[in-house]
Amino acid sequence: MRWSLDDVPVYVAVVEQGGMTGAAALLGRPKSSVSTAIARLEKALGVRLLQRNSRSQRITAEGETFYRHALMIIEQAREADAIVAGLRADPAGRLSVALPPAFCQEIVAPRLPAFRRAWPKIDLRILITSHGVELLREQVDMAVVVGRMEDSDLVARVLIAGALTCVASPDYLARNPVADGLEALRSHIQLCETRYGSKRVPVHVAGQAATLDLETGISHVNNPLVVRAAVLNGAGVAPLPRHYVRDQLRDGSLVEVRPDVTFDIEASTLSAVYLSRRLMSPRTRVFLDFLTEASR
Amino acid sequence: MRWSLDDVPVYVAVVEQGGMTGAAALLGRPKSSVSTAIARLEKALGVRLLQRNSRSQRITAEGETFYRHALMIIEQAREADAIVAGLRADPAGRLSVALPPAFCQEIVAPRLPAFRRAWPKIDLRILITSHGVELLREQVDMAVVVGRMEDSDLVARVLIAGALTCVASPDYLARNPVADGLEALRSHIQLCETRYGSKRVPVHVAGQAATLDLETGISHVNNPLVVRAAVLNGAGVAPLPRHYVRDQLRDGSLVEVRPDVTFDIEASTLSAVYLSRRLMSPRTRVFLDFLTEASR
DNA sequence: CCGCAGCGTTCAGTTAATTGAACGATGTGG
DNA sequence: CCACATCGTTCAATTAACTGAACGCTGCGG
Repeated sequence: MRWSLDDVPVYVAVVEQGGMTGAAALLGRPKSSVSTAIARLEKALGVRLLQRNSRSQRITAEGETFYRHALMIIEQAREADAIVAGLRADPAGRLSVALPPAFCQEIVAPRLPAFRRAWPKIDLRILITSHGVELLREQVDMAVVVGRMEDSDLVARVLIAGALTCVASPDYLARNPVADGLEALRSHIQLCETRYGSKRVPVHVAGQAATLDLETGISHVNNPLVVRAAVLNGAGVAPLPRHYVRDQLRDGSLVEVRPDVTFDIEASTLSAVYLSRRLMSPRTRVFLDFLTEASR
Repeated sequence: MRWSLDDVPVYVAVVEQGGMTGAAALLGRPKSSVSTAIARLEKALGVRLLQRNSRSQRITAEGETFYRHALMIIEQAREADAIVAGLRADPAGRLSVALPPAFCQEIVAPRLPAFRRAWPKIDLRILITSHGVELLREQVDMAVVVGRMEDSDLVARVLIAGALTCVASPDYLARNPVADGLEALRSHIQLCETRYGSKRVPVHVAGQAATLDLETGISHVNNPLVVRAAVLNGAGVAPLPRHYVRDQLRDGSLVEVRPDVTFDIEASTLSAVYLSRRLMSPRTRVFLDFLTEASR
């Protein structure tokens, strides 16, 4: 990357104003600076961005492509700026958020003291519910939901896009070895989270597509932590979102079973949903940032 | 935004190298430049990014936050750079892609001549299938799939996150006015795409959550364009992805019915899926870019 | 058909940023 | 416990970038 990032906003201004003079006026800098910046950018990229005469200006195909990416760079920069500006403003006030039970307990709760310490002036109100989106318009500023439901004027940001993995306790496995084959794996599954406990769950076994019946003869509960607790106590094998078993896999209280079986569904995706990206209060910003960091 | 984008890579280098001297060595610039850049960035942001003595260096909470966003800015810049570098390399060779039937016909096909003109040396092979992901590892370089299935080492990029909307032909509506209420709407729906034709489809009516039965007594077909053709010829009301009825809504051959009913499902999301973001050939890059532009 | 308004480029003077060496500070190994 | 190695900062000399006026070009209206 041999080009200067500072030339990117200049280029965007030129494209959007349809000319260097307009861009110069917008940026409040002499047009010669704009001209130099564009020339430098083109030289560094090795591509003609704008086909320009002294009177007409049209964007080239390469310029169009670069413009789209330039917009995304600037969008990211603006977001970074808004975040830091929010941090400086010392966020305060009431912030209501809706969180799903398992996410709140596992991911948010352990980090809540740190959040309180960082932003003591934020009066945080957590509402534990699995149907947070419905409360968005009236009662809460932000909701974390399972899945990626992206709706009209709502903005969704994926927090965790983790995959499912089959786990069991070591002593269960010692007593009940799991043989090869999908049917053998299936026979060890006693309990499953409701959300992905359907009749035909698409999976891949060593690259080969197949389906797994997680409905017939299996108990269901709508909380992955309950499933985890059961499996920890020897309730066979169960598919669980990887981010809810990370600690257990590390300390050895759970082990992965048949890692060659990968699930194609996105049952464990968690998104933060809020109303508008633009008019976001500093406190909502820092909380979204907190969630992003907590979900890493 | 009063800070310079060019200082962002410097900051990232300092964080990752754990010090200014290391960052200076990495960037191949004098350490005084690095020191100045960090000081300037901190001043412009109005925030302390790094708490540093002459021998120890620890990142502040604000610095951590800014670092995450800085990474994203640089990621975007790198992608832009790679794209342009790909364009310069004059992409050539065989490129196999898997596309779903409706997407190929409606979005890709009309723009195919433009793609051929832009990249005559790319030998494009399109495979029309609804199960493109399964072919990813062996037969195709990229697959467009309905939904957002994001799996392990696959990278998915959302092309269209359009919502569903209920449409009908104007003359059908003239002969059969649609009354208020969800049940009234329901009675006009004769045909529905298979994917979202389930028993309990979550919807919102003027902000109120409800469900709609799109299974009982409704015909189904796994191609939204067939549904559209039927509706154009007077087959009642049907929910369709907005991007497949955009032209018809504009020219008046279809009209929106009950726009106060919004669907919460993401049936019409289309993603491009490929294996690795890093080792992407120029031809795959330009095709992804082409898809992104075509989907706008 | 031509003059002019307005565009992007060029260039020399000016200003700001960059730089390498010197400096003070600090943790560590002997 | 202290000397040293190493780190980040500072500062003046250097260098590169920026700027504003002048220039040349072009398309449009008269």
